[in-house]
Amino acid sequence: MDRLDRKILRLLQEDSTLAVADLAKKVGLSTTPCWRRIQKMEEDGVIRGRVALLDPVKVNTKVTVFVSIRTNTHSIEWLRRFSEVVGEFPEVVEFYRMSGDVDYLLRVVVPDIAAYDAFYKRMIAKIEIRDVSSAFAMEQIKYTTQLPLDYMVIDQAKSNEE
Amino acid sequence: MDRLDRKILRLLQEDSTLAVADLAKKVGLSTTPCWRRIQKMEEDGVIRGRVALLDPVKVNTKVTVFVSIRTNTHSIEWLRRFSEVVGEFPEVVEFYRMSGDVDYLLRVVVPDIAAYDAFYKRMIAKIEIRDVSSAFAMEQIKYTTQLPLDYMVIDQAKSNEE
DNA sequence: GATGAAACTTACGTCCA
DNA sequence: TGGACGTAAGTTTCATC
Repeated sequence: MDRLDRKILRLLQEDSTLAVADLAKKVGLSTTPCWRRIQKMEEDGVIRGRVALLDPVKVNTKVTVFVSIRTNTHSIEWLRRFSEVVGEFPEVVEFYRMSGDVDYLLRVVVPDIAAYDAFYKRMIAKIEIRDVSSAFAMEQIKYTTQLPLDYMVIDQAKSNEE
Repeated sequence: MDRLDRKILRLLQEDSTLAVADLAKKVGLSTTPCWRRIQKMEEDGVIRGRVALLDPVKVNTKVTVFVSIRTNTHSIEWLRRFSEVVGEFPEVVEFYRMSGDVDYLLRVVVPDIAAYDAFYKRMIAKIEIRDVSSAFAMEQIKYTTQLPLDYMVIDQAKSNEE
């Protein structure tokens, strides 16, 4: 991957509806090679897919809650089931295993506090958890699906071309 | 918005490359009305855009760090500048104002701990912060851009049709 | 890599029920 | 609203240099 690939990715991360011809123009390439680069990055799995992003307010999920979970180090089997059960809730949009004092961290989206309470009850009914603590976000100041591309590993062989 | 709109959104949240004709088939509609519904939801801002999602490992940003920030309740002006400065870092992919003991929460993506340390130094060089604590994610068990649609407000007038 | 063109697939507007 | 049809535009795959 070289600088041109990075440019392509940067643009596609912003807006994937761009026509390949327009994209090529912006990158300084003609359509065919630009198209081939995109194909390759899709095959290589660099591009995982193209999705529509919705407005959280419009679909009534404007409240984000971060849920910190502490478990009593259970069996591998329990942990597997725990991950499965929690991950199946569509309200859980992010789910991390953490280092440090918290074992797991969830980002949950719901319409309001009442809905969060209902979600919480459904969750703990399905799986026993030692300690749960919830932190409510008052405002989402930034949310982007655009990963920084500054850390991308650039092929030295290719980077000499430009 | 009715159940058909919800079906359309559900599919587009998964994969926005679907042709309108295929989408229409899955939803049980012909292409024109399906296309019109999509247009309307784009105009209404329900659909915010279509983007490419990249593989964090492939672009070398596999490490997520949650950064909890406590401030000494500063002036409005300071808070505005703080938000601006922090939000400008491309490594900061999510940024929330919280209720409770933590004032702000960031999700930061970097290649490794060393890169996080470098990011941290650059951030505190730009703006003074009272208290910062970092929690590292060991594993991303779930990450989705798909918002749950179960809370969507359905037009009663329309819902009688089906 | 660039260019150009062919074949095919979509998107999108018009018209009618 | 939804369905049918047509055109313009896009995508994808060829050649060529």
